[in-house]
Amino acid sequence: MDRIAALKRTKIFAELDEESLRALAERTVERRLRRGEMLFIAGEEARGIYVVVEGAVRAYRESRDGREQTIHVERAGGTLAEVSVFDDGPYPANAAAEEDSVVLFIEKRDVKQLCLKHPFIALAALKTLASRLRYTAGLIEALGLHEVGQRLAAFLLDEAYARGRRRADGTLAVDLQLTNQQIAARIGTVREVVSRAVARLKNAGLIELCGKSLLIQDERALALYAGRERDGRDLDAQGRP
Amino acid sequence: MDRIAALKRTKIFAELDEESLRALAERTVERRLRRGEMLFIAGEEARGIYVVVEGAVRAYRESRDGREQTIHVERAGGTLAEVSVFDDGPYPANAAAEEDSVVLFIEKRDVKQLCLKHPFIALAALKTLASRLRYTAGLIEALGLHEVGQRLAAFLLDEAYARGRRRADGTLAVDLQLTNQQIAARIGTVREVVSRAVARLKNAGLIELCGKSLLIQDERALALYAGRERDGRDLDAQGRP
DNA sequence: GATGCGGAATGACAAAAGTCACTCGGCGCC
DNA sequence: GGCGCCGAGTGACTTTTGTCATTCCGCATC
Repeated sequence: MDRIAALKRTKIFAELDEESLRALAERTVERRLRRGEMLFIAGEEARGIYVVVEGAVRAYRESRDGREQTIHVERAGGTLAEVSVFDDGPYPANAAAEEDSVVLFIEKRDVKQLCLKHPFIALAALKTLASRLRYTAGLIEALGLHEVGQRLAAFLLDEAYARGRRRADGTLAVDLQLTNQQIAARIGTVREVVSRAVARLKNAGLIELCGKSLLIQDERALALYAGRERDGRDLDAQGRP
Repeated sequence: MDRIAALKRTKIFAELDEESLRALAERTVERRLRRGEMLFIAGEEARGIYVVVEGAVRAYRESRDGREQTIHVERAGGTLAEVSVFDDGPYPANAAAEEDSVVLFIEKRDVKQLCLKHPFIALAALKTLASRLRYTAGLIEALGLHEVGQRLAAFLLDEAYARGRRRADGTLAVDLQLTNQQIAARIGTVREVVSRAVARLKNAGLIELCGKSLLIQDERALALYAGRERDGRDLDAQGRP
């Protein structure tokens, strides 16, 4: 596995010169995670950041009764726990592999030194945190202002845009490697409610979902329902016509 | 009004030397806002950041039907719209004065140049964004996993710790300058639900709230109810014994 | 082919949250 | 003093969300 290539995929280290990159790569520690395996726990002392090389790792908070709320999910090139590096606090959330994954660990000190030595690295880190803040603002808006049906629609659209492909007939298709449980944790609800909400979107003819493969049949209506467009609406809050 | 002193209160510019501080202060533009007045609008092109000198400014998102969800509130020394400076996007939220306020505007370019020239400024900015991310993670957890009653209890506690004073008998007192409407926007619900939730906390003897002045009578029980402690519980989800 | 398991689906129900309509009280203003 | 407004409080009701129990399905394993 090429650690240098992995580092180059991150926003933070992408612009680093070959030599520094090589030096940094040598100081990283690789870790392989099996699906579901924990990477770190909220509140633990944080010693550095993690770069995702392969797979997907999610950061989440857990409630007393075991329900989980995902904060963000990082795939190849994403980074986790930068927050604790820059504010010197403990890990702000739990992290666990959503699929089998490979990550690189980088010491906090190394990151800070690079920021001090190369201001453009600091700016890249700022950009990373800024994007994350933009994302979390969207999540807060969704949780605070939209209902489950809309959050689901928005989520499916985002997944399709981020990782799907457009087919010949113009419809969007994506291979959702997620259980209802995982979707529920992302949009802030429970398994059963996701199941019903999906059923409604299917019945309304907006999507098709066999097994794990999602097909968005009526992208425009889905976006409308998700509250992404300004116009009139075809469905009520329950996805009924 | 002393602009230099105002800049010194921010996390980002606190460590800047007197001379640079003076130069920066000269390039700022002051703006006074009356309660409720808008500072910027989500989606607008962003030209720089704002430093709160006096009062309180809140960043929030709005839903189609007019409901609002507050993302964060900044008081003297706080900054708004750093996100757009570092990722070069539009303003990520609306901002409006929660009380009569004074803010300073600083050009995006000036902020970036300072980050490039003084790496410690970049690190301070990183720390600011990191704290904000920690805060938003908490909000996401609350919205996704806790019910309104708990969110309210947690909110009141936070306000009391942040701005209240401890009285002779050990109880916490704070002057909440907020309407139920504003509280609702912070904890992700509506006016009426806040009204009822407050009534329950009062009846349970956990708080007292006459007009705008909040008195926390049973801090421990309130924290417990808010889900801040691990132990057994005195109240059910509705605040009933 | 039987067994067990994880994930999905679903009915029945309970609880939480939101909506609507109305009342009330305080306060500033003419 | 009377008026109008804003914010709070509340009852009655609906909708949405969550819980529990149960069933079903596909798939891997023995």
